[in-house]
This record gives sequence, C-alpha cells and structure tokens, in this order.
Amino acid sequence: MSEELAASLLNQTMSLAGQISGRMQEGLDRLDLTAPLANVLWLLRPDADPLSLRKIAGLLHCDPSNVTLLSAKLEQRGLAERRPHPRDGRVRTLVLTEAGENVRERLLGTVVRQSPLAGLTLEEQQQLHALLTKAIDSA
Amino acid sequence: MSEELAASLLNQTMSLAGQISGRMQEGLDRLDLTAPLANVLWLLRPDADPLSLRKIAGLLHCDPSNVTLLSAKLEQRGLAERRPHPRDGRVRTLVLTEAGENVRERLLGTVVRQSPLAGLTLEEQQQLHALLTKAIDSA
DNA sequence: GCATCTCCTGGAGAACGTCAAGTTAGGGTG
DNA sequence: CACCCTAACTTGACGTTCTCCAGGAGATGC
Repeated sequence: MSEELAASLLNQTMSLAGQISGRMQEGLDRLDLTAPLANVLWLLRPDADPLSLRKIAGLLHCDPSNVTLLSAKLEQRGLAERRPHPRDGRVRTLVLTEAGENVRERLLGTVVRQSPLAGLTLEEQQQLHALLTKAIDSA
Repeated sequence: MSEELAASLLNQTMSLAGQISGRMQEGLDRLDLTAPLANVLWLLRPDADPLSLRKIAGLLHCDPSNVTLLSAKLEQRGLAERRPHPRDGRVRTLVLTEAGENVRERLLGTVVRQSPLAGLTLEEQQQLHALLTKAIDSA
C-alpha cells in the first residue's frame, strides 16, 4: 500500500468525517444530545438484531456500567427501551422506540442535506458507494 | 439527490469513520492523548499556515478559553508551541514541534496499517481519492 | 451448590464546556 | 498624543458529563 496515497486518503476521510461531524453537532445541539449518546443511537440500527448492553460496551470501547447510564438516559427521553433477552434472562437488549427511530432519521436527514457528498453526481455517488462497500466488507 | 443512496452513503461514511476512530482510540491510549487533544493535533497540518487560537476555536465549535487549555496541555508535553503572530501582537498561533509532527505521523501510521481502506487495490484507492477530493472541494 | 456471566448501584475522579472578568494589543478619532 | 472602542487571549470558578472501579443482585449451566 502506497504510504503517501494512504496518508492522503486518511486525511480526506478524517476531513470528510470532520465536516459531517460538524453538521452533526448542530443537529445534536438542537436535539439536546451529546456525542456519546449519539454514538449509541448510531449503533441501534432498526434493521439489525437488537444489541446487548455488553456488546454495545465492547463496540464503544468502554465500561458496561457506562452503557447502563447512557441507555438509562435514552430510555428516560423515550428514545430507546431496555428489553429482556427472550432466551437469556441475564441479558438486556437496547432497542429504539418509534420516537428514537424518528430522531435517528431526523439526524441523518439534517446531515444528508448539507453533506459534501451532496456535491457529487448520482453516478459518482454510486461509484463511491461501491468502493466503500468493498472497503468495509473487507475489514 | 437520491434519499436512499444518500442515507446509505452516510451510513457507510459514518461506519468507516467509526472503524477508523476505533483504531485511532487504541493509538490515543498508547500515547495518553484524549480525543479533543487529537482533534487539535489534527488541525495543525505541518504543510499549512499556522492557525490562530481563535480560528481553532471556530473550527472546533468551542469556546476560546477551551483552546487555551488544550494548547497549554499540548505545549506542556512538548508537542506544540504557541508563538506570537509576526504582524498582530494580539494573536498567538499554535504550531507543532518536531515531536508533535512525530506523534501526528505515528498516529497516522497506526491507523493506516489497520484501516479498511487498506483492503482496496491501488487503482481503487486512486478512484476513491479522486471522488473524495471532488466532494470536499465542492463544499 | 458453585463458578460464571450480565447488569445495576454508588463513589471518586478527570476532562471538557460555558460564563464572566481581566490584561494586552490595534485601530480609529479628536 | 489622548481617548475610546474593539479584538485576542488568559484566568478563574462552576457545573455537567463521562469514565473507571468495586461491590452486589439475579440468571445460567454444570
């Protein structure tokens, strides 16, 4: 892997992520959410299987007791619910409520509209999509 | 802009950024750096003009007094230096020291080696580079 | 019963963020 | 030059949020 190209790519990716995060933060302020809360929200994909709190802690590289606090806050705002695991009584899973999915989509929407990615043509977006798919799947 | 494609692209970008951030955090732990400190480090590109503290605060969407603290910490570790602006005595610029550039590159290196981007061929990386360049420049 | 797993609770601590003065430098205007 | 106003940075105090750590309750499997 070419060192120079790789470095440039990373700079771009971080720059892009930075711009997106900037837009994101404006959205977060409006919704009175913090970055860690949004990170949890981001993991809770409505189309995927429910995550246990322990797995969330692993994905977030933090202590399980921390996830307890974060999910309690989300629950308090009615954005998520902790539900017992159907087969294992020890485990509790965190799933988005309807309001949570709503917030997640609204957050996505505000970022979509002002993202640098909007400056690409449809064809270019499809190319980009294909490249990113391969990159992510190869990990 | 196709809503569905755009949403998928954003999910991918965030996912990619998330994976990179994960690797990054391991590097940060080793170097005893926090995310906000790394954000400042990231802005201080060695090849660009020095940034004033006020501009850094603007780019980070935070209070100038906060930047004072962060740059003081970087200075304390010998990673950056605050230098008076040559033409305006009110302004202080923050520039990386040699050690700072070293850390910045080492951080880049650890991420480069384990990034999902490494799974792409050289040609694909060049395509990706071109697309990202256009997207970022159009912003 | 025993070891293990998952989660909750409570306490301590650090890091970050905002807010409100205070200090120094610039740029006008008379 | 004297004056005033603005700008950039610093300092201090304060609160919030997140993080880790240790201990305890409940569930699981042997």
